[in-house]
Amino acid sequence: MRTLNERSDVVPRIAEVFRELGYEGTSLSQIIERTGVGKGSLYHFFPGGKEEMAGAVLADVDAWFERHVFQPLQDEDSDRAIATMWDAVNSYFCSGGRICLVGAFALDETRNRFADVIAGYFRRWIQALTGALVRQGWDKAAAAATAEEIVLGIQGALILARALGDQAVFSRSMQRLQVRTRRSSHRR
Amino acid sequence: MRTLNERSDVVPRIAEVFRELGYEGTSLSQIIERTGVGKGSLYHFFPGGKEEMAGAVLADVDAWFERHVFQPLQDEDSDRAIATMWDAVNSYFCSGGRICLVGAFALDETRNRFADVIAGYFRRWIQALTGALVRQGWDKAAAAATAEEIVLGIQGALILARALGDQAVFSRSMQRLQVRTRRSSHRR
DNA sequence: TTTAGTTTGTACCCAACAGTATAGAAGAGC
DNA sequence: GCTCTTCTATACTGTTGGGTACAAACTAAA
Repeated sequence: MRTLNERSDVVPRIAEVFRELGYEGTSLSQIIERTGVGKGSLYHFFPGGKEEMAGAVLADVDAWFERHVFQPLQDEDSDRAIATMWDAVNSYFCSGGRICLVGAFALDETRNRFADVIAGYFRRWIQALTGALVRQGWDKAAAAATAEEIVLGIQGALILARALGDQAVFSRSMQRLQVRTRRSSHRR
Repeated sequence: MRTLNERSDVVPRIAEVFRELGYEGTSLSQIIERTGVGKGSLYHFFPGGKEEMAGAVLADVDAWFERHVFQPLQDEDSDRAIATMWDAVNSYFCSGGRICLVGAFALDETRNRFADVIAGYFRRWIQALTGALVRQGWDKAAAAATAEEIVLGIQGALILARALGDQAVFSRSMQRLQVRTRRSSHRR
């Protein structure tokens, strides 16, 4: 039986704290309180302190998307790939009840600490989605533009749903965006 | 000649600090340093401290949009109204170089402090834009859906532009969104 | 020029902050 | 059971956080 913590199962718990409070709004004491992991363990796993914790969290999120969204987008059959993405997005963001950590970090001064990871995450997403659309028969420019609009639309929907305190806004937006990735949408 | 400060000309300077650093990331010392206003003056104008400062900043932003975007949207001739909105949005957000304070506040725990103002800002914007589209001949449901997509698209574009460190993303997105508010777009 | 009201600088408060040191507990391999 | 490594709790440090107190400086109106 495993009673002690491992770094890998602490990361997602810390992620949730950063997601709710933001990088600057998250204090060590909050992390300790909400995760139940003591300060000793925390600094054992992350000698670099808060910044290293946030870095690990970002890397974890990035890896999750790489595995469940970006890779499928470039490997699977294009129809299936895009369907997988929409499923993943809907469940990951809990139908709008959860925000995008990477997007949140992009907005304030925190961006400068993690500029590369943040930019990489979005670039990769857009690139992978563009590829899937091209394989579906879209011309390259239209695919790139649409991919950008989809990714940006998801971020906007998360903001708006949270701002209005209404998850339905997110669901509605996902449906409208989803329609635009249908096989037929590139000829209109 | 005026050498002393007035509350009204201090607010926009504080706004810029909150915009760059976020609510939690902004410390009193940062405000003092970046605005050049001393702690004495600050607490004289805002006895409620940091929270009152942020409240004043939000009210100021809201008032600006009310005057330059929302009112025009519901008063002016619909074509003109929408054109005014796009001009205002482009210049206000400095072509993507500046983020939306209200959107940023919506993402973390800060939302809970200012939930009403934040929700009100977006509700009002969507409502005013919906009205203008209806006056342009759109049917009500389509107008509401499009207004939501436009507002959310602007927020998403701000996130993405900042995440990628590329203002061109914002300009591109604004052009694509703008096309959708053209008089002809509601019949496709 | 006095006076009343507004604005400002400075010194101070305590709580919370990130981070350190270290001793001890728990688990794995032998 | 012994030992080496990994993990954890606790007490402690210096710094910065938001906020207060108040006296001095400034301005406008009489």
